[in-house]
Amino acid sequence: MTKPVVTRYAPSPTGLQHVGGARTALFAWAYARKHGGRFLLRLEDTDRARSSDAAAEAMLHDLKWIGLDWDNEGSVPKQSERLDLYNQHLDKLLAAGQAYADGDAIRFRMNDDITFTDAVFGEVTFKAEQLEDFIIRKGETGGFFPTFHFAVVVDDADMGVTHVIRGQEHLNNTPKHIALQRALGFDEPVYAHTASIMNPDGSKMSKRDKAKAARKAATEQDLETVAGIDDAHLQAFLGKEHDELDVAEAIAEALGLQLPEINVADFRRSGYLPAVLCNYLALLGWSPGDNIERFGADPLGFIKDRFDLDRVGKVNAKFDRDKLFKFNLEALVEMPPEDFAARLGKHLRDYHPAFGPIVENTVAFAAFCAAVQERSRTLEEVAQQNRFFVCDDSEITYDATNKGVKKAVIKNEGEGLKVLLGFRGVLEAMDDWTAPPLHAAVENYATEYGLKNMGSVAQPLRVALTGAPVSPPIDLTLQLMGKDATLRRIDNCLNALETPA
RNA sequence: GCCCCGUUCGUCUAGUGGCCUAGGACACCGCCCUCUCACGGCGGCGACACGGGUUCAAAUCCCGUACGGGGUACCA
Repeated sequence: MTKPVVTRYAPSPTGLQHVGGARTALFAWAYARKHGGRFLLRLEDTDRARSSDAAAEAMLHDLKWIGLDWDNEGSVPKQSERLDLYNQHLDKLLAAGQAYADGDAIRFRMNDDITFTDAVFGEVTFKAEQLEDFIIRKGETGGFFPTFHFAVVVDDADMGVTHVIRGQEHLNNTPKHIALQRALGFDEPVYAHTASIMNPDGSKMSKRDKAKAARKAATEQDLETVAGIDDAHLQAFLGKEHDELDVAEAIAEALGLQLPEINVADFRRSGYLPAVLCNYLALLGWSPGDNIERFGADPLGFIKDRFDLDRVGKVNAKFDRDKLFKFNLEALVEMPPEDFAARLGKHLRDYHPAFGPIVENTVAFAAFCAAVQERSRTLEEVAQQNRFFVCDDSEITYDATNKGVKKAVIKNEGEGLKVLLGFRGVLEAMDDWTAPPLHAAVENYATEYGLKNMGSVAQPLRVALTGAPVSPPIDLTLQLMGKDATLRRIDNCLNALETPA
C-alpha cells in the first residue's frame, strides 16, 4: 500500500498572488486531488520585514477565487509561529555536530554528493564540492529565525508532505533540502520542479514588471509630479531606488496607462473568468495530450481528473495574452445566459457603478446581456465598449475626419445625415420602443427609400449614438439607449456634422 | 566565472526510434456569412537551434557548440 499523497503550496505572504505561483498551486492541488490525497497550504513568513497578515489574507482569497480548496482550511500554519519546532530540530543537528555557529548565525555542514530524481527533470546530481555550508538560522538582525531552507524541510516533514511541487528556481536548492532531510532522518519527498512563466519578450514575469512599465512611461513623458505622491518619493522611484506599487499605480492613473497584468487580482479586475485563467495557466507547462486545449465548462474538474507530473514540461513558457483572450471569449459565449448575467452584473457593480441603471433594471439588463455576450473578450471590455450607453451626451463627440464616421455619414454628400434626419421622424412617431418594431422600422426605411441595405440606416444611427460606427445590433442598441436619448443624440450629431463649410 | 536545467511553426504545444512529406491551438493572411464590431465556416502561411556520431531507420539516443533560464544571500 502506497502512502497517501500530500502536496502543499507554501507562498511567502509578501505581496499579491502572482499567476506563476497560482499555477504552481494549481498543479499541486490537481496532483493531490487526482490521487485522492490532501492538498495543504502553509505561509512562509520567515522574512519578517516583508511579510504581512494582510498579504496572506489576500493570497488565500485569490486562491479561492480561482477555485482551489485546501484541507487545512482554518489552520494554515505560519512559520513565524512554529519556532519551537525548528529549534528542537536545530538542537539535534547542533548536538550531532552537523551544524555549527558562524557568528550569531548557524550553518549546516554539506559533506556529500547529492543525487535525486526530479519527477519533471529526471535525475540530477550535485557534487559536494559545489555545495557550501549554508545558513539554517539567521542571526540577530534576522530575528534568530530559521532560513527558508531549514523551515521548509522541517515543515514538509511535519505536515507529511509526500510530493513537493514548486518553481524551478528551487531546483538548485533541492540538494540542500535533501541533505537536511537525511541529517534529520526525515523521509525524502518526491520533488517536481516546474518551468517559469515568462513575458512575451522572454524576461521572467515578475511583480517588478509593473514598476518597470510605469517608470518607462513616466520617463518617456517627462512626468515630474503625480497627485498623492511625495515628490522625493517619486524621484526615488524614477531613479530605480525602489519599486513601490502605489507609486507605479499612481503614475498609471495619471498617464492613463494599463500596467501589465501579473497577479491573480489583475486578471480578475480585467474581467477574465477564473476557470479560464486556470485552463490557460495549466496549459502553460502541462498538456493533457489528445490535442485538447479547452477543458470544457469545468476546467478544474478536467485538470483534477487528468493531471499528472509526467506531462509537465521542462521549458519556460511565454504568456500569450491573445490566446487567453480567445479562451475567455469562447467561455463567455458558451456560458448559459443567466450565468453570464450574474458574472457581468458582479463585475459592473464592483468596478463600473455608472452601469447601475442598466444592471439594476431586470428587463434592460437582460437585453444588455443579449446584446453584448458574444462581442467582448473580457467582462472589462464589455464595460469599455458599451460606455456610450451610460455616459453623458457631452462625452459623445462627432469627428468628421474619423474614417468610420466619414464612411457612414459624410460621404456621398452627406447621405447618411439625410437618412438620419428622415429616420428621426420615424423614430419620434414610435410608441413601442422595443427591439422587434425598431428592427422593422430600420429595415422598412431602407427598403422604402431604395437604400443599399439595413446598414445604410444602422451606420448613421451608430455614429449618432456612439460617435463611432460600432455597436451591438442596432435594434437592441436603440432599445437600450431609450427614445429620448436616441433623439437627443441624433440632434447633436446633425448639429455637429451638418454645418456647411 | 563556477554549478544545475533547457532548446519542435511568431507563441503555447503534440511527439518517448519507423504511424512524421511533423499534428493541434492562438496570432497572421485570404474567402464565405453579415446592419457595424465580433462570432462562426472554409482555406493558406509557418518549426524539429547548429555540428558530429549511434542505427537498416532519429524530432526522438550519445557527444560538442551556440543560445536561453535558474542558482551561486543571515530573500523565499
